[in-house]
Amino acid sequence: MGIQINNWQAIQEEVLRRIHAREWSPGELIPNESELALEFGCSRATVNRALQSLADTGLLDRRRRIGTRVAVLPVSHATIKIPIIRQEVEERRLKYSYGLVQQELATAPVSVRAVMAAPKNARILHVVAVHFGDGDPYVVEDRWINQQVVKTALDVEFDKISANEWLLHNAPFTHGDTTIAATQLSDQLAGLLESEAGDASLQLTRTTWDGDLAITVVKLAYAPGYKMNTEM
Amino acid sequence: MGIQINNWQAIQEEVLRRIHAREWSPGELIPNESELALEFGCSRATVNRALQSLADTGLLDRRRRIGTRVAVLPVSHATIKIPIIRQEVEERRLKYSYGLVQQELATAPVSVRAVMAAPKNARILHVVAVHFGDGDPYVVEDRWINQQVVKTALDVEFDKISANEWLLHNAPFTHGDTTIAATQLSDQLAGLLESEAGDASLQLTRTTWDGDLAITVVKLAYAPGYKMNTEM
DNA sequence: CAGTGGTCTAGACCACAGG
DNA sequence: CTGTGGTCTAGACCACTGG
Repeated sequence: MGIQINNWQAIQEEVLRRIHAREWSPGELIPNESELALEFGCSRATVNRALQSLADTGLLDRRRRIGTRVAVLPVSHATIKIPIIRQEVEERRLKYSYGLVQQELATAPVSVRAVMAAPKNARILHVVAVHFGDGDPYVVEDRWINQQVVKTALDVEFDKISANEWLLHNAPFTHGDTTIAATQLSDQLAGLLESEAGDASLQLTRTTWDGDLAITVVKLAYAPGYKMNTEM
Repeated sequence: MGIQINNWQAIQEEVLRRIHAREWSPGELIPNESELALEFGCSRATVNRALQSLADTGLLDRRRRIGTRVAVLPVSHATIKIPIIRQEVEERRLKYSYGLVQQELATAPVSVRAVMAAPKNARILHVVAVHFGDGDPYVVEDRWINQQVVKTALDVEFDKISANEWLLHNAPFTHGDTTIAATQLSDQLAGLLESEAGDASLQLTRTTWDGDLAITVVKLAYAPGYKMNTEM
């Protein structure tokens, strides 16, 4: 018995308040779902909905038979949106433009061949392009495309539409993994980004998969000074 | 009528399969919940659970009265785990150690004073420390702590426990925002990281809030070569 | 074994948005 | 007004796990 709360968002807020006020301390077991349902005057399913949601974000740790604990370390999950580059540029209120640098079949480095399971002498579609914001270089896209998987890619001219955008519309993917690092610009990248060689550049390397087949490997080298933001 | 699927994960997989196989194309309306419930031979609530979950990840776009569409652009949300640094080091199977460089009250830069709403001449707790993995510098933690909010922080000796860890255990927070950038190492940071000035370093700047009060501002400068990984 | 969360069901009503 | 998703309920059974 207690207060009357019967929507799951309000229950979630109340739980958050109690955790934050240390009424329930990290590591501590909180009352079980039935007790909370009684206290809030709602059904157990509603409590479950609220607690599930908090467990998804990592704030609670739930186990059958054991109960629900406040997570000891709030492993914050910051989320990064990875949109189409054109859209990212436009969200920063910059005028978007795009230039193709190179499109050819080439011998890929071993790191790319490995994930694509391609033979040593395979010639793989390689596309290099620069995305601009208000006329200034924004990011260099250096991409290898597995034409075994995306068979129509060979016939596309990537001077009008970027490979980034074309692939999102034409190559369904199931998952991807991304590495974020800081690198010093090579002479070539510095030229494309109109910067100095040696400047620090944020670099994302992403492999996109369709099941166990690698669709594409892309290296994005951002212009010096670029900042990526995320919230939690 | 149709197949018998009565758990929400299986329904989710079937929906994913249809989207991926382009049976349901991007932008297209899919059947409503009642129809799917009938087809799968389960209740509408179960279908709802599956579709809710997909909408959360951005793959579906749901609107009352309108229906459920396959999202046109799969804005992938990659999540980055932000754990305690000690834990991050240990997950990489490195032996963790820690050294305090500096702990003092100092005049903060205007960017820090601004978010903490501190007066111009305020002296704010400043802690600089280095985290090591297998004896090699891993990251430099340069932190300002708002002692107006975390009043006990002034009495803590941050030579045994890092400010990072102490705050997570003692200062409840509601949210935070993080900026990721690549910078060239200053002489001072290069010295602490045992690297060369000018090397590219991944740098995270995070402000952590308790409601509308800034608890702490931290700048993490990672040793050159550090890579951050994320999946989607 | 018992007690916890995980899930499903059937039904109900609400909230929203277009006509 | 109608049709959609959003949510709640009461009850049921299952799945896991420590004793």
